[in-house]
Amino acid sequence: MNTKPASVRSKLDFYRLARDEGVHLENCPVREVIANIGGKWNSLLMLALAEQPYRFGALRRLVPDISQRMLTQTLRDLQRDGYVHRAVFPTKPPSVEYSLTELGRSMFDPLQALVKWAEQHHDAVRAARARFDRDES
Amino acid sequence: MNTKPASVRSKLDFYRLARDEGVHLENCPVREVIANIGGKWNSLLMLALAEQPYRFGALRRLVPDISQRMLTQTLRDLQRDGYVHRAVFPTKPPSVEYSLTELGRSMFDPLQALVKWAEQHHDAVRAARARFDRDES
DNA sequence: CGGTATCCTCGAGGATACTG
DNA sequence: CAGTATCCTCGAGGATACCG
Repeated sequence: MNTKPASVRSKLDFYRLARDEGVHLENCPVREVIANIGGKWNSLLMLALAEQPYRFGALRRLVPDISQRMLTQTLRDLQRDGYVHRAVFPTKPPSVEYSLTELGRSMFDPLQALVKWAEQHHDAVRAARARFDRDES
Repeated sequence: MNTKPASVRSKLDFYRLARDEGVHLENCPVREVIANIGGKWNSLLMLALAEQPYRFGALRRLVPDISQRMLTQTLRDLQRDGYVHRAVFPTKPPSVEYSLTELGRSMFDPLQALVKWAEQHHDAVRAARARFDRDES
């Protein structure tokens, strides 16, 4: 049965386990989360909603280069995974407010750490990139 | 000129500044980094190489469901951004060892935080997902 | 062993128009 | 205001074959 020892050794095992047991490692827990910050707009919207709750239109203005379609869809994805709460107020015309849930806030912490790293090291990355591009020319 | 105050207020400003000044926010520092963990294999390979250095073939065996093409390409992307070092040993046949650079290790720290979060909360995410799918049916 | 080169698929994401 | 609905593009990523 190719059985694994009960103790999970390395971080990689989370991927490996998923591969061994799942259809196509679609149910790998790490991938599930990483996929949701990897999208083009997911992390950006998390960043925005971590600031404060926003209404749909406000988010559009905050991020003018997102298409309406992707805004709707990304918000629904985030809501589906429990990161975002969607509150509908029956005003006329209706207004909808999006906010982070507790789960969303807790996942925002490590996400923010990554963002801070990016802010602090993006020049090093750009330098490395320039060096690489020059050397291989 | 729609000039911004010198002080950057919120995290979102890193996106906003990129949008205002760049062609299409391709040069946004946050996006640069996030894009490199967002790929299908990037974070997985970072995870593997954080464990220990690996040779090309060893990485293939570690992650059997990656295509050779994507392994090569993802490694080159990571190398280009300065996360990964590629050491060629002129043995016969040649062997190539990939390892994390200092920059790579420093970016692995926040990445690992995210992975840990995923390990700890993936059941909450799955529950939220199931609830959402049931309620909207 | 550690890659390139080629071809192909498929889905993320954009543009535009319409709606309760 | 806050979305759907439709159509379309384009590039990430897979499969296969070849190479020094």
